[in-house]
Amino acid sequence: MSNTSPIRFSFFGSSRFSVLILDELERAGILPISVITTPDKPQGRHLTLTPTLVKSWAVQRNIPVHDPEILDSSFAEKIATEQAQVFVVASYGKIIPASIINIPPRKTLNIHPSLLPIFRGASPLQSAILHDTKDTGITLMRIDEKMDHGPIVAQEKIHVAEWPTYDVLEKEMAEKGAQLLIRTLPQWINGSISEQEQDHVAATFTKKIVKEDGLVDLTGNAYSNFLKIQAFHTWPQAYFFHEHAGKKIRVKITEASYSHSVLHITRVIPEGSKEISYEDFQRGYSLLS
RNA sequence: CGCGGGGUAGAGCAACGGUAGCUCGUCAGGCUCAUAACCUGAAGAUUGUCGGUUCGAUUCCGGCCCCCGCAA
Repeated sequence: MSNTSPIRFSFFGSSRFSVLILDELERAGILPISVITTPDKPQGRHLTLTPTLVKSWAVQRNIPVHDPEILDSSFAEKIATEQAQVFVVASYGKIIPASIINIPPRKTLNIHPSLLPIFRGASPLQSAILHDTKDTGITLMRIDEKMDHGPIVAQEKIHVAEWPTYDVLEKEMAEKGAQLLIRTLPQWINGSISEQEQDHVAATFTKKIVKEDGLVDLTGNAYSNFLKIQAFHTWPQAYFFHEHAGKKIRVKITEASYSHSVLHITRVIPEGSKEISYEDFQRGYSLLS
């Protein structure tokens, strides 16, 4: 990579989406000077304190990591000494106060996987799937004080032919997002690109997904169920309840397909068991007549 | 020590203190124009692992390994 004047930027992110973007940037030979992520949290079956994916990623590459609990003035001072030209945010998980987004001379950009002002908020990708919005895209915007409200710097439309599972869509969007950033960042830094106010009237908002959203009614609409299964593939996963041996168990649907108005479930994880094929599930859990 | 479920023939499940049964699959034969359908028969399990209790454990107890659900 012949990068004569590398851009100094810090990266804010915490989730898998963030890491996918970092991966793509790295492939282009672009690395942040530091990474800011959320603090380690108890995770997994034994509630062991686990760092975010982004923290692990940065540690492996010897990139300085900050994981402040609160983004207060002392953190602002610390981060200011790093002299970044711009901050880049992707799925950070916390609201970043104005006192911090305005630190770098070229402010703070956010990669958001939807065509803003559509699908502002916490779950743009899941919402696109659930609403069957196949003409979607990614937006590079400058962060202001309100959630996903700032002016648009660049946008790329993406058409989805058929809905993949969430993780696949996420990866695609992250890669496209990173590429958009790579193309746009130099112009943004030298000021040759102008930002565009969002059409706030047209804005729609997405909610944070909760566990209960994953419950599906298998007697309901096959296509909506399919969309749910795809959208919630990573978390919380679409599930239904089944009575077995006098106990009510939760059964997660991990794989399904849809064709000719029919939903075909192919893989499930019954509670307390491992992942099995739906046929095995029907046999083993006395569902077959 | 966050809570809980589970590890039994290739797969999914059942049972029981006295060497284990069902469905599917597999193999052989039959039926059929034919078939993933049907009929008959067969093969296939040291019941996760180590130790303990017992006349005897797969079934009871304890340690270990592995898997999963909740929670986060």
